[in-house]
Amino acid sequence: MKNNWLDTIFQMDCIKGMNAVLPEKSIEVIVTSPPYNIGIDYSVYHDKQPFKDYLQWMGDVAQACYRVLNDKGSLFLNLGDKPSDEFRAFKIAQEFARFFKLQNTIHWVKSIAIPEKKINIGHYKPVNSERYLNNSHEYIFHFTKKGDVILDKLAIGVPYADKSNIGRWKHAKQDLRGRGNQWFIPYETVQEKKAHPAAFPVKLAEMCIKLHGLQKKEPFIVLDPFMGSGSTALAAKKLGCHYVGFEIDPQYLQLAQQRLEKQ
Amino acid sequence: MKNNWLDTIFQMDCIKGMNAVLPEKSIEVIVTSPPYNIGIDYSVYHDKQPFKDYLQWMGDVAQACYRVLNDKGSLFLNLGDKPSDEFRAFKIAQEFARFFKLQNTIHWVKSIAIPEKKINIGHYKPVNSERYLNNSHEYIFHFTKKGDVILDKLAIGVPYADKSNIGRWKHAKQDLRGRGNQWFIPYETVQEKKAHPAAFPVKLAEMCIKLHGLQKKEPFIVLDPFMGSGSTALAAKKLGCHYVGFEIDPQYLQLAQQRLEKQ
DNA sequence: TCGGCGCTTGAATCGACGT
DNA sequence: AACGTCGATTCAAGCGCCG
Repeated sequence: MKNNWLDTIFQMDCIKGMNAVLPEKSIEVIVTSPPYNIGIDYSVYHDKQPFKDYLQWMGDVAQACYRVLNDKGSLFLNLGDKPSDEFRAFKIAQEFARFFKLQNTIHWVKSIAIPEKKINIGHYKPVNSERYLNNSHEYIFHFTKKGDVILDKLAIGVPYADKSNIGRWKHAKQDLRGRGNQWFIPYETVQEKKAHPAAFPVKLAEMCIKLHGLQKKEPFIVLDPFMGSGSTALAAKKLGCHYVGFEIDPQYLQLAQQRLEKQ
Repeated sequence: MKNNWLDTIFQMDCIKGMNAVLPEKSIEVIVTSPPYNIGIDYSVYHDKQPFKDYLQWMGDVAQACYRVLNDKGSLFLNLGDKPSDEFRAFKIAQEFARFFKLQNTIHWVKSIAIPEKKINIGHYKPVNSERYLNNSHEYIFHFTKKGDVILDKLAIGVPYADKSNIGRWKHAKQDLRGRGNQWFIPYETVQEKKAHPAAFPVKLAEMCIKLHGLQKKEPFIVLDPFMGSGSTALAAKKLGCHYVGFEIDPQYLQLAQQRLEKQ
C-alpha cells in the first residue's frame, strides 16, 4: 500500500500524525495557519507559562515539518498579529527559523485606503480603541531548508503599469511582472464565513502553491498540519495537486470534507 | 539660555548629543530611521560580530531616547527589510522593546497591485532574483513608554467606504474613519531622490506626528536622532512644531539645512 | 484597613456587509 | 436607505490576594 495517505485528512494530532504517516521528504509544499492556543495540555505542570509552552510546541511542529519536507520544498506560515500581543508572530516565526531559513516575508494586506487616489478597498475590521490602530495585515513567512529555492514569480504575476516595459528586457516577453511581497486579498465576508469559517482564503493558499512552482515534482503533494476547514486542501485540489493534512476537531474535519466534495 | 537647542541640528553622535543637550522628558515625538551600519568602531575588538554590536548600539540609542521622551510621548521607528537578512527589523525593534512598549506596528506599503480591480500603484522596484520577491514594504514601529498613549486616529483618517455610516454614531460627524495600520505612501521617484536622498518621505513623518496628536504639549518638540537629509525636521516645521536633531555627516547636515531654508 | 497588583468578566464599540 | 449583525475585538470594573 504505497501512498495510501494521499488526498486524506486524518483526525489526529499533527506532530504524531506527520511522524507516523508521512515519509521523509515526501512533501513539496506546506501551507498552514496554526491555531492560537490549543494543542497543549495545561492541566498538570505548565499552567503558569502557556505562551512559552505554545512556542515550544510550535518548535516541535516545525521540526516535524522539516523531516517531511522535500529539500527544495517550501513552507508558508500564516500568522496574524494582535497589537496587544507584542511580537507574537515574530516569536513563532523564530521557532521555525531554528530549523528553516526565512526566504521571504510576504505581507497579506486585507484592507488599504488611499484617499488621494480614491481607493478604499477591503473589509475594514473595527477596533474599539484609542491607542490601537485597526489591524488589517497578516504575515505569510516563506521558509525553505536552505533559503535558495527557485520560485515561479510570474505564476502569480500582475500586468505592468507602464506597458512600455513589455519587451524592454529579455525576460519581459509578456505583460506580466512579479507581484512583490504585498499581496492584497480581501477578508472573507460575513456570509462566506458562515458557510466556511476559514482561517485564510483559498486564494491565498493557491497563490503560495503557484509561487513555489507547480512543475517541480511528481507526485506534487501539499500538506497542511492544521487543516481546519480545508482551505489548503481545496487550493491543492483546484491546482491539480495532491493534498494531505491533519485536524483534531471532528467538526472542522467534516466541514473540510464537505467543502472538498462540493468542489 | 533656556531651550537654545530648539530648531537645531547638531553635528554630533546622537547618543552623546542627546545626553548632553536634551533635558529629561523634554521631547513629545521621536521619528527616526536609523542608518544600517554605522556608529560602531569595528577596528579593534568587534570585527567578528558586527551585527551584534550594531544591535547593542541600537539598544543604547533606545535608552537615550527613553530618557528624553515625555512619559506620554511616542517614538516612531522606521525600519526596512532585506530578504537576505533574516528578521533584521524585528531584532532591532526588540532592542527598543527592552525600554519601550510596542504599541502599534504600522506597515508602510510602497507599492501594491490588485489586478482584479485594475489597481497598480506605487513605484515598482525591480529585483533580479529568482528566490526573493520584490520588497515594497517597510515597518514603522510605534513605541511608547507604557503602551497607553491616546492617539488622534482621525487626524490621518480616510473617508468611509459606506457613506451610510456617516452620522450613525455620535463620533461619526464627518466622512472620516481611522486609517488602520496599512499606510500607502509611494516611493520617492528617482528624480526626487536625486534632489533629496531622503531615507523616508516627509509625508510619512507628518503622518506619524499627526497620529500622535498635535494638541498635546507646549512646546511641542519633535526629535530625530538620525536626521539625515532632514525629513523629520521638515515635517515638524510644516506642522508648526519645533524640531531638534543630530547628524554626524556634514554633507547630510548641510543638505538638511538647505531643505529647511527653502521650505 | 487600605491600596496596588493580576486576572476574569461583561459591556461597549467600530465599519463593512447584508437584508 | 436604514438598521441589525459580527468580531482569533478592546476596555474598565470588579474581585481576590498580598503587603
